[in-house]
Amino acid sequence: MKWSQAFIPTLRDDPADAEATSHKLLVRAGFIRQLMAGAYSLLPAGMRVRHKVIAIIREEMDAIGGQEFLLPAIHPAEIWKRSGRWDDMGDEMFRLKDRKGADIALGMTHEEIFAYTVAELSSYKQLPQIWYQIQTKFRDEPRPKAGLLRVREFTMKDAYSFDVDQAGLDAAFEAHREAYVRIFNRFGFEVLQVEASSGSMGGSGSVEFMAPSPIGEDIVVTSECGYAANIEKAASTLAPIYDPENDAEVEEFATPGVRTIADLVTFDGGAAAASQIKTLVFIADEEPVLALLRGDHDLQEQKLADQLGASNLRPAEEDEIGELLGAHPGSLGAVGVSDVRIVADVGLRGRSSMTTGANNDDHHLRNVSVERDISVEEWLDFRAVVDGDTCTVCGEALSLIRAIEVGHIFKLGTKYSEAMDATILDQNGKAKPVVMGSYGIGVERSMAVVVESSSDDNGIIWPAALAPWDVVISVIRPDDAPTMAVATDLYRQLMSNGFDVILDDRKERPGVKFKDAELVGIPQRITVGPRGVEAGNVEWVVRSTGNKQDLAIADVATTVGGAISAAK
RNA sequence: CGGGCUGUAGCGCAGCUUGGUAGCGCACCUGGUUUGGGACCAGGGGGUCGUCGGUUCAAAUCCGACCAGCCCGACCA
Repeated sequence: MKWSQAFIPTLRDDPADAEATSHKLLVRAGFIRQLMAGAYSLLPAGMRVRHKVIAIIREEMDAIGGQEFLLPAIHPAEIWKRSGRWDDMGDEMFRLKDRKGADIALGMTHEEIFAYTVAELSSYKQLPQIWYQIQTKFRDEPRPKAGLLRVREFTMKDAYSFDVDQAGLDAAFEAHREAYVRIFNRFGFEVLQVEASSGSMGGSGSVEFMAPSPIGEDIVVTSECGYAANIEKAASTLAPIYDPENDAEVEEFATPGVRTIADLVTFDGGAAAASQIKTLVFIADEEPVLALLRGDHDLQEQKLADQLGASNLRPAEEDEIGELLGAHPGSLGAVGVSDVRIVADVGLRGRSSMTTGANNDDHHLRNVSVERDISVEEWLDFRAVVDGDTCTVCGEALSLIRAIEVGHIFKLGTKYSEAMDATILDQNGKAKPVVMGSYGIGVERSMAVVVESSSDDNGIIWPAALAPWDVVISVIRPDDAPTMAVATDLYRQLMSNGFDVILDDRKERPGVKFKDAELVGIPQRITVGPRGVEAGNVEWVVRSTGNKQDLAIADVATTVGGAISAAK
């Protein structure tokens, strides 16, 4: 490619409002342009990187026996209704109607469609299978942000495994886990494997691949022993609290104006936060639930949803609460409540001398013994882990770090195969639902994470495996015939050796070419100018280190070519 | 969905308070001088000022509604 003919619109200024480093750099270096909130055009340089990302994914998926498909992005509503997710996905699913008025979904993932496809198999002899695609997904995110990191239309590699039994699924899951480690290694950034909530996917377990980053939107809990979990899933051990002996009767007392835990801490005759019961009202799949936890603890809503087995969980509205408990938030409690499902966090187990709302505005109850006075139906763990909590595995302090989710693998089980009637006959001639797993990688998000983790003040530093071009030949004075002849010759040599080369033959001053080459992040640069050509050499600069050296023109193809091959 | 902010040339912005018919830097075009780290001189092209409505002799500027984008929160595989 000749730079003079390429469309690489680099900018001198940062784009307005771009917060993430990767967003600024990808826009400035001419890789992407925003079309609307959460939708980006990939420009030619961006497409080149995307091709390389996809090629790596494809190699590793093929290496574990994957077969590539391409399924439609538009789906009939019917198929989503069969799994129940037409309703569960809510506003996150783009929906439209065709000319006949039929409901159509834009695919946000393909469990349903692959399960529908696999229903064509009929014998255990045809399993196991690993099927995948690299395809566009649509998700109507309430708040797209940070450039490519959170968008509404994006490319995903999604794979699905189909097995006769759980042991087969376990093997497929491990194969994908290992393939993902290889893929992210080749992308050149660090990932943590963490236990995760399966959310609306369902199934028996899932692992997320998380790239640590200060701009990440996920919080990962890690321990020295290697335990790592998304905060939506993470558990921790609580230091036990021994309340003094107190068999006093529950007593109601007036607390005018007290609305919050903090209010009651400072209220005369109140209680420390750890001796209060926080009473939260949720609607879990239409059913009201009281969720109790210690006053100084925070709720982890996803943990609550998972433990309740609820596919939709939302805080109750104030009028729903009034109808249920007869009081307003700030004075709520579970003492004496019997006709509502009550779940309590394990942090409240065995506690006495607690204070809680009286379900009577501006009144609270003291001397509450949780197990004596409240009809707790289930003890669950839905407290949010905080920095410094104790690891349940090794007992050391847990740390919380921010991270970006680049991959997520799920053991799905038979939820989708049952919904789509995807059964096979086993050795005994008995029909069994196929056991499924699903496995995703965000393509553009991975590109953004690479840039997020590898750049400097001058621009992007692409790893050799993903760079849009392996090497740029910057021609000083392209109007000088001997210089241009040497540059053109090197350009042809390197290309015929299989490298991606861009020849910067623009009629620009040298500084412009150097700045652009660094901004775009091309790993190797060869500078060809009249001065060097006269002496029989060129300058070779490595983007990542800044190391410069002169090379004899005759040695360029082998030396630079060797360096590129070694870096890949 | 709640809170905050922004919309003026391809990009980054000023002008709005105090209404009088639009400007700066970069980019772009032409000519010239330059050319090993974002050159200089001269000339030039490009904007229904987000949209609709209102006030006014007159609106980028004042008022209203709407649309879009960004940030914080809620939400989210």
